[in-house]
Amino acid sequence: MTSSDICVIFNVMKFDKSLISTLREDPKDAESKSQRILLRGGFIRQLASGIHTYLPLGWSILLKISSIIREEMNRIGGQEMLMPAISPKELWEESGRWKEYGEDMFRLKDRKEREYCLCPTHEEIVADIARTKIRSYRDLPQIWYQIQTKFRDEPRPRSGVLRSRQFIMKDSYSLDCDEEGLDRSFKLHRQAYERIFTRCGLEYVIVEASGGLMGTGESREFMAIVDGGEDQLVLCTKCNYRANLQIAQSRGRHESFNDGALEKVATPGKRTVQEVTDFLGVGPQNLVKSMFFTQAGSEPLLILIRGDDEINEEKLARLIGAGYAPASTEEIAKAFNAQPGYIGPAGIDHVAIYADEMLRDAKGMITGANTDGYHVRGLNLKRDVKVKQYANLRQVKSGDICVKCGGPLTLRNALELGHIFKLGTKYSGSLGANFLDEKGNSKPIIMGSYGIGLERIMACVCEQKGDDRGAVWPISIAPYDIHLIVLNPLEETVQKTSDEVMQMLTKAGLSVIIDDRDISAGIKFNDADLIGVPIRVTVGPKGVKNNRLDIYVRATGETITAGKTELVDNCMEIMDRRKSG
RNA sequence: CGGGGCGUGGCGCAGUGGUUUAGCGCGCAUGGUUCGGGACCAUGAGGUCGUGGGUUCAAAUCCCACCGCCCCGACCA
Repeated sequence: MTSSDICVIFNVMKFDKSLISTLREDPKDAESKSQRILLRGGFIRQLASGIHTYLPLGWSILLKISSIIREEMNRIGGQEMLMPAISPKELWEESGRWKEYGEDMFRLKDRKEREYCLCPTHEEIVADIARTKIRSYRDLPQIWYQIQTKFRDEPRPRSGVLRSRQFIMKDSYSLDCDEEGLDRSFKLHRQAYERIFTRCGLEYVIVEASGGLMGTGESREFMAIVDGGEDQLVLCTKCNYRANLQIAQSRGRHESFNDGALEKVATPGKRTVQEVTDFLGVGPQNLVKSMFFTQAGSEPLLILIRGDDEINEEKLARLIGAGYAPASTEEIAKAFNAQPGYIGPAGIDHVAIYADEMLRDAKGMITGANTDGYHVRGLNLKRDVKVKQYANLRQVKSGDICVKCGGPLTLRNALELGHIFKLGTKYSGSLGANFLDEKGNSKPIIMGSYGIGLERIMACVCEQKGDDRGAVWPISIAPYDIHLIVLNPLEETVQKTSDEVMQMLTKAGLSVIIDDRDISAGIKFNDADLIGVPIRVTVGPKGVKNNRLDIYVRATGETITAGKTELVDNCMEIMDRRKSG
């Protein structure tokens, strides 16, 4: 019997027969760490912008992740199903999202010119099932979920699999009679998610989030802290306050300047905060930035914010509504008789003025004079400006003060792995998904929606655990348990030993990939590092002579030399240790 | 959508108007010597130079248009 026959019998993957295509050099388009690792290790392959094939190694990892998710979703009473990926336009018109989703939605027509979309998410489909299948409060609560491909025509896909246009999502939906039920479903999901991410070996934080297109209910994001992350998180270094930058609250540091009379100063050609402060020899916190916002059919607004702060658009939208946009140069010139950079609030009474809290009682400030080439100094907000309302509009900065405990806040890049969201009746209401309560009253079902990006888990593990030699998979999601390397595989004694080792490991229930290619050792070791299987076992002529096999732990670099008889026990011991650690 | 970059065998690159069959490294195939961290020799296969049009005696190379891919921003979640 040949080694290949034995591999078939024992279900061991042969490296040279598998579709593993490691790359010797970094692909030129790989920018982020995870993308480099996944492409070089032959886990994924790009077909078009934001569209990837998951090659056998990558798919195997995604299947492991799916199993973990399945187990944890079933544990909280979730029922798995599979909804279609393609959906007729009418459902989305009922919810209003056919329009709302805009260009992010892939759309298509069938041969009869009927319109469809490739589903970016499934609230409408769930509500459609619920409105016919759920009749009574006795049918509730329900948790339905699926693991399925989603489509979103992202304006800019990036970082390989981190933001793509076709991706796999676990999406679940809870249906409840009332708010208390929703709270319970929400909490169950939160617990399930904590177990899922922990089991996948990820370090993450749970933050308050904003809902965006989904609605306005309570939501939590599960964020992995990675340098390459697209989102920014505000974290308190003293207490447990943590929030997405988009909605984070903080206290800024007040600065005071000497009061004085309003005085015009020439600032020729100096428009930006940087230019004006350099020119006048003051700090940016001494300036008041004036930003003019307009919206067709509404009155224009002037927003004031301190020179060292930025406007948080989400907070602004909550104050004045979503439709406002920064005014054009022409609109500014028309309203203030000056170019952008030279406009200011002093003496303005034909435009409503909103100011950030940090400017309350500010005096001795510098701002535009509403004359090209001039600013004013000595601005006293209370005295010189008709502020309609003060509000929290500024973006949180590193070094701000925590609103909960007064500790210093820091900002970190992070990546959204999952979010859980209380929808309420947004979709059940618009689609008419109602039930009869105990008293016979018809009420809309209270819904929640909960998502996890599977590829993001895979990529995030690369970001957090990978090193410059490649992937480092935790046992829970690794494509194999053991990477068996055979050196000088053509030597009979070596071959005999490797066959024995392979059988022992497999009989012990470990999954094995064997690399017995007749090539130099370095290539095999480097490929093993790249692929990142947790335990590497080496069989070679030197070791065979002395009954010595090498065990190498990828994550720690630990090396153990074992005899044939102890090998399996040693591997099992490492597996146990790493599972619990 | 704005800004920047790139497109040449499977991968990474060189070649910027005329050295007859478009190169180099890696990979691949065959044979041989090697073999504990990316060995060596020999022979060989593999390319409509992103697409279309134009200029020219002559275009991978110059001009125009389009397409695709990457990065930054805008946007989105």
